[in-house]
Amino acid sequence: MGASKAGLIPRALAGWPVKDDNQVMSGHHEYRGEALADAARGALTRAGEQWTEMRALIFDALARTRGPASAYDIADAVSKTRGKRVAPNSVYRILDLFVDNNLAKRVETQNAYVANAHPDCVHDCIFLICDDCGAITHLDDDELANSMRSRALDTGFRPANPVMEVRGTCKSCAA
Amino acid sequence: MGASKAGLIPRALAGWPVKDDNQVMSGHHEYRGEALADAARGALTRAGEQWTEMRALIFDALARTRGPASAYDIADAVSKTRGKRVAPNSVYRILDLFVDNNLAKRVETQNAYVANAHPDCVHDCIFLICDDCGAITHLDDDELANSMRSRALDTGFRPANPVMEVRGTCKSCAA
DNA sequence: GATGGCGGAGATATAGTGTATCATTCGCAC
DNA sequence: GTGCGAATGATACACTATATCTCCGCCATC
Repeated sequence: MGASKAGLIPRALAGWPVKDDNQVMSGHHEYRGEALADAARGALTRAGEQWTEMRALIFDALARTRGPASAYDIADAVSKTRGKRVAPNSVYRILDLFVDNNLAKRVETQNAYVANAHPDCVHDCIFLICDDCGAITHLDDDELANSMRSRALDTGFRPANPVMEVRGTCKSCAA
Repeated sequence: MGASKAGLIPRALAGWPVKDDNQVMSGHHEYRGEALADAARGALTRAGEQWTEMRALIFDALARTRGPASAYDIADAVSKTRGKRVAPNSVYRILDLFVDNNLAKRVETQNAYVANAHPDCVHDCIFLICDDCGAITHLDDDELANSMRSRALDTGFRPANPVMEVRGTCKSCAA
């Protein structure tokens, strides 16, 4: 869909910190709760974008949600918390902005989004998605990601945005 | 629809399937054209499923398409070739059957499907998807796939279906 | 040949996801 | 104040996916 279809502008080509050999950088810190919102605001403003009331509300809704949230889920949640309807397209606009600026990640196999726990640094992330309970685990494995990029480069393909998502059963559901 | 909706280059210009020189698979064979349909029919019937007229038409439409085809693309194509409308839900039913039996693969980031060039053997496959022209290259790299499965297992997650898709720019579009 | 079960396909409706377009509001520079 | 641009609102629409019920053809059985 959407972000991936018309929003086809490869992120790495849109100015993400990707090294010359097309391998992303590493080293990072994870945030939670209020600190996460602060980190997100900082990252967005440093990118020259505004941190508006609406954006704060949407980021908050995203960060509160355990597991992935669809744009429509977020629209409903924010509509409720502020007492006035938010149209889904407004949510999409802001989610796209978040994804472009590394504040959020899109989960392709779920048509959904998750907040990025470390907006400061860029990784090709791996999602482990439980088909039973819907829980999502977010891994960063630069070695694996770089293997995938290398593999693509070997064929002459210039990788921009690797998607690595594993459907299966999480630890607690498998027990 | 995937590529067509985004106003990308028509699929006819995209090179699919692409057999890459560095693709090393033991004991598997890729099929094309009539032989591919035969292989698909064989695989499906061996699984105890019927190879009906409708299924043959849909597989043919899928195999003819260069690049990914959405269920609606296929519904249109088959409707045209047989002169009678095929409802999308019928197409979905059959595509699901194909995916379950390894005759086709779903491209998650495109909401689309591609025929599997070697229905006889199962791999976790990797798609390289060109954001410019829509072309899809299908790699099988068991080593990489197994690394990803191992990485998931390390965390206690039981992997079932790894999705590995790389968005970027293909060799000819990058040139 | 009639009957009944079963799988495949058709028809229709609806839910869920994503985009396009234009209007409105608001803050800010001039 | 005026004008401009960014952000959001409102609306409509397109695309993707599923649910449900019906109908048809096949075939085993009687």
